[in-house]
Amino acid sequence: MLSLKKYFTEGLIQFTILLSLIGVRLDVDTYLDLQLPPLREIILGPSSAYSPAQFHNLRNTLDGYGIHPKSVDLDYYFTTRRLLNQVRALDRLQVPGTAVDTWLVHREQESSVSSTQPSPSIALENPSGLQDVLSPDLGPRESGSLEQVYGEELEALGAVAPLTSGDLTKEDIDLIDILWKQDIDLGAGREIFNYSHRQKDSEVDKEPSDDTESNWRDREEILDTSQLVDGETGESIPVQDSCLEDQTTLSLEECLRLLEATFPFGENSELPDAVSPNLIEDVHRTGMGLSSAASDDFLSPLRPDPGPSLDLEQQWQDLMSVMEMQAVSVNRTATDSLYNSTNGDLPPVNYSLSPSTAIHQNVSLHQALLPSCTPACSSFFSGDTTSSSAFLQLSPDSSTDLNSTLGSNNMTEVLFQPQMNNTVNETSVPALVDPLGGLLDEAMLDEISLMELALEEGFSQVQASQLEEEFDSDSGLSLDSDHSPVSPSSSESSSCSFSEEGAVGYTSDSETVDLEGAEGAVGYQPQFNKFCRMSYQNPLHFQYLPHLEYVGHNHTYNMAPEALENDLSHLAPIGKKTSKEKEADFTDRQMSRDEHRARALKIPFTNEKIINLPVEEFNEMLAKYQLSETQLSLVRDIRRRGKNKMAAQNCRKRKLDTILNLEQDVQELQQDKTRLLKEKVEFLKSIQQMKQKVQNLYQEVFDCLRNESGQPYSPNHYSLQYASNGSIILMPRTLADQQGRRRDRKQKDRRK
DNA sequence: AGCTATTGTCATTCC
DNA sequence: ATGGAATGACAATAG
Repeated sequence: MLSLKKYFTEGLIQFTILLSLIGVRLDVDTYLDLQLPPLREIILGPSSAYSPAQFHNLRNTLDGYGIHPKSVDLDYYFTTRRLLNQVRALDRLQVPGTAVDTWLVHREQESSVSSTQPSPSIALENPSGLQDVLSPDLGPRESGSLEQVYGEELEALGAVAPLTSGDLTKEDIDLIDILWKQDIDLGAGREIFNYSHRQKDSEVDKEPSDDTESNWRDREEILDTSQLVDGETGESIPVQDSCLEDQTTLSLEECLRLLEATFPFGENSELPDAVSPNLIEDVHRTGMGLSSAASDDFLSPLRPDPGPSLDLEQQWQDLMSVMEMQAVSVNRTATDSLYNSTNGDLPPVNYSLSPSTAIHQNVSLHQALLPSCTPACSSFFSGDTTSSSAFLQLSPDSSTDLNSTLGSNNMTEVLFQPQMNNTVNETSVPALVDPLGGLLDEAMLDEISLMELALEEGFSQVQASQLEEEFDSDSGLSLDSDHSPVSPSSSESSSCSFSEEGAVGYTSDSETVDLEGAEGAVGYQPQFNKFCRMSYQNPLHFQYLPHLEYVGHNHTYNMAPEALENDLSHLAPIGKKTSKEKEADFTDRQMSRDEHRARALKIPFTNEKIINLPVEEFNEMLAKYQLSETQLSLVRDIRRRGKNKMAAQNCRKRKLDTILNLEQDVQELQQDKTRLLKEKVEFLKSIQQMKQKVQNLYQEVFDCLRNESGQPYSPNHYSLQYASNGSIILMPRTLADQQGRRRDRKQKDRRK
C-alpha cells in the first residue's frame, strides 16, 4: 500500500513537474488524497514534521547562526546556503554569463582573504549576518564560485571553517577541537563533529546504507558531486540521475509551500530576517511567471541584471536543489541541532532550543526571580495578583497567614493581618489565632511549590526528584531518581528505560509459557543470552529469526552430537562457518548440565519430555524403560529442576510485572497528587483575591466612619465586627479580642 | 578485580 | 501423600 501510494504520488508529482516545466502550474496537494502524507513529508521524510530539533537546526542552518565552525554541517551549510541563494536569485536568474565571470574574479579575491584568514568572529555578535549576505554593498555574486561565495557568507556569519571540508587548515582543526570541547560540555558527542568521522562517512557513503541519516548524507553528497557548472551561466545544475529523480518531483508551488513551512518566518522571530517573507512572495511571483518585476523590495540590490528573460527550467533545477538540500538539512541535522552555535560565548537572541530546553530557560529565569518573591508581600496585598500567586506558592508563612485569616469572622483579623505582615510595628495590632491553620502547613506549601516547579516549569528532574524525596519519605516507595514523578516526560522516559532493560514486551500470555518451556528444555545458551532474555518476555520478538527459532525449539540435547550436527547444518547458518568438531563443541557447550548428565547416564528421553510431560505420561514413559535407580533419580531431578526453572522464570516475570504495575500506580498517584495540589493553589489564589476585595471594602467602610467629633476611628482601637444577626458593628478592639478568645475556646471544646 | 544483571538451582512453603 | 507452583536465597556466568 505504501509503495502504491509512493508510486502514485511520485508519478503525479513528476507529471506536475512536467506541466510546470511547460508553464502550467499545478497544485499537487489538491490532487493528493488526504491520507497521503503531505508533500513536505514526502520530501523531508515522515519524521520531519515532528522534530523540533530539526526545525531549529534548519533555521539555525539557514540563518547561519547554528553553524558551528566544527560542525559537520559546514559543507552542508555551504550547500544549503548556496541553494538557498539560488532560490533567492530566482527572480534574477538570467544573468549573462560574461557578467558571472566578472563576479567570479571579483569574489575570488575576496574569498581568498576570507579563507586564508579565518576570523573567529562570531555570528552571535553579528546578528545581521545574513542581512550582510543580502546587503547591497556586497554586490552580485550568487552565480559565482559558489564555495567562495559561501565561504564569505560564512565568514560574515562568524563561521571560520574552511570552504570545503577537505581543505581544513590546522588552525581550523584546532578551533574545531576547542569548540568541540565546549560542546562536549553541552552534551554533544564528538562524532557529530569529528572531521575524520565525516571523512569516513564520505568514504562509506558509496555503499548504500539503511541509515536514514547517512542516506540523506549520501544523497547530499551525490547531489554535491553531481552538481555541474553550466558553462554559460556558471551556475550549478543538479544532474538528473536516478538518485535525483524524485528531487524534481515537485511543483514550484509545492516547493514554495515547503519553503514557507520549512523556514519559520515567525512574527516573533528576533533573528534577522535571514529568509525574508518577501522571498516567498518573490518566488511565488517568479513561479507564476511574473519574473522579477515586483521584487524590487527584495534583494534588488543584489540583482545584477534584472533581465527580462526567464529560464524556467533553470529555476526549477535550482529550486529542486534547494528543496533537496532542505530535506537533507532537516534529516541530517536532527541530532545536532542544539549545540551548533557559532560561538559558545553568547547565545543568540533567538538561540534555537528544543521546547524542553526553552522551558528550562524559563525555569532558570523564574528561579532567578524567586528570591524576590518573598519580599513581594507588599505587592501581594496590594492587589498584584501575579506576584501574589508566586508568593502564595513559594512563601508558606504568608500562606499560612492567609489561611489563618480566612475563617475568622473577625474582620479585623481578616483585614489587618495582611497589613501586619508589613506594618506590624506601625499598627501594633496583635496577631490572632489561625482557625484554618491546619488547611495548609508549610510542608504542604513547600511541596506545592516544588511540584509546581517540577511540573509546570521544567524544573530539573534531578533537582525535583531530590527535593521530592523529602516529601516522599513517608511513602515507603523510593522512586528512581530518574523518574520525576510529576513530569509526564519523565513518565515516558521511565518506561523507555524499562524498555531498554527488556521489561517492555513482557507478557503474561500463556503462549509465552509454552516457549518458556521450550527454552527451559533447551537449556542455557550463552551466545543467545540477549535474545533469550527477551524470549520469555515476548517470544514473538524472535520467532522470525531463523537461528533464534532454532534456539527456541531445539530440544535434541540428548541426541548424539552427530545427530545434532545435521540439524544445525540446515537450521543455523553458523554451521557453515565452523567445522564439525567446532559444531560438536558448540553443541556441547550449549547443553545444560542436566543434559550432559542425561547423556552420560544414557537417559533415553529428551529433557523436554522429562520436564514437560504430564505426570501420567511421564510415569508411563518411565515405566516403558527399565531404568536404574541412578537414572530414575536423575530423571526426576531433571524434571524437578526443569519445572523449578520455569517456575523461577515465571516468578521473576511476576515480580517484574508487579514492580511495573506499582511504578505505574505510583506515577498515577503522583499525577493525582500534583493535580490536586495545583487545584489547591488555584483555590488559594481565588481565596486571596476574595480576601483582597473584603479588605478593600473593610478599609473603605472603616474610613468612612466618624465619631461624635467627626474624627475617624483609630484602627488600633476599633474594628468592625460581624454581628450575629448579619450586621456589622464597630467595636473596641479590647472587646473584640475578648469575644474572639471566647469563640476560640468554644471551638476547642467542640473539637474535644 | 569488582560490579551488575541474568539465569539456574536448591530449599522451603503452600496448594 | 504427592506433584507441582511459588519464592527466597545462593551460585555461576557473562558483560
